[in-house]
Amino acid sequence: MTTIAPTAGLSIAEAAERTGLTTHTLRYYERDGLMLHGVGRSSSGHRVYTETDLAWITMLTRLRATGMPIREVRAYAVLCREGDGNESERLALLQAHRARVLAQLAEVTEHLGAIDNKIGIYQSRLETVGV
Amino acid sequence: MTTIAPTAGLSIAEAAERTGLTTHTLRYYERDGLMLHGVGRSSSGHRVYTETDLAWITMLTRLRATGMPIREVRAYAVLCREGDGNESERLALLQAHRARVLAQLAEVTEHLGAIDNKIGIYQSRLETVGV
DNA sequence: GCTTGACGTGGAGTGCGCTCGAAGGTCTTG
DNA sequence: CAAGACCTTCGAGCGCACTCCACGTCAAGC
Repeated sequence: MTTIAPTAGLSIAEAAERTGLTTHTLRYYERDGLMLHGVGRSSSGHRVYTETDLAWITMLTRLRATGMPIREVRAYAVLCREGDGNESERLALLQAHRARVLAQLAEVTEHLGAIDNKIGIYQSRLETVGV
Repeated sequence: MTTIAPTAGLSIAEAAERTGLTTHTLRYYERDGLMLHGVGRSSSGHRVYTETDLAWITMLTRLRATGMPIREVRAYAVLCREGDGNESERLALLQAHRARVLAQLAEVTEHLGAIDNKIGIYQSRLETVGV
């Protein structure tokens, strides 16, 4: 395991590149209270992202990518920000989300199966008609 | 197999109940060109849905529930409306959709795995701290 | 010193997919 | 024959999640 020199801090453009979000979205998330703590600023007022910030953004991205609404991500951020003592609430929030995602996966999979059938019908029809 | 008497035709409210959509959405889909053919009308001008209409709406719902945008559903409807001869185009459309859905399922599943890890961390933390 | 370019802020705009309201016609029931 | 339910059309409105604009500031290079 190689020790990686801790990055001094990343500009918003670098953070955007690393997270796959746009700078617009990064500012928007901060404005909207989705960050754990406000992002630090350099002497000139520019945002400076730490590795901790990036790790948090990765978690945000996972929650968003699995369909959690912004307002619920914010609620989770608020709980995390409050510090120790509300782990059971955070757990409940994540578990509720997990249950919804599983239900959603099952639903999409079922619909996809029906679409696959349709695809099969078209395929066999095209084969039968001949090349 | 029991033969079911063919339904004379359903009102929009009945169609809504059967499909799980609202009457608003059913009218909206028709207006937006998502129906295979315009829905028939009774002498008094009310919509009359046939079983064929319902089957189509079921397909629409599957496409929508798997994330196909309205405009693409409309494109598919247009192809089906045109009749025979473009099966390969319909097939390509559905296959492209299928590929996107599979990619999406894989992505969500991966993110969910990471969220599960987080859940595991909270659970073990709560257990360790004790009841 | 002056330009260039990345960044800052606040606020407006966009695209999607519904969702609802207004104004009126029609059908059934007491 | 009146009330109430349910339907019609057209068009406006909404919630979400960005996305973009205008304008200002700062640091570095020529």
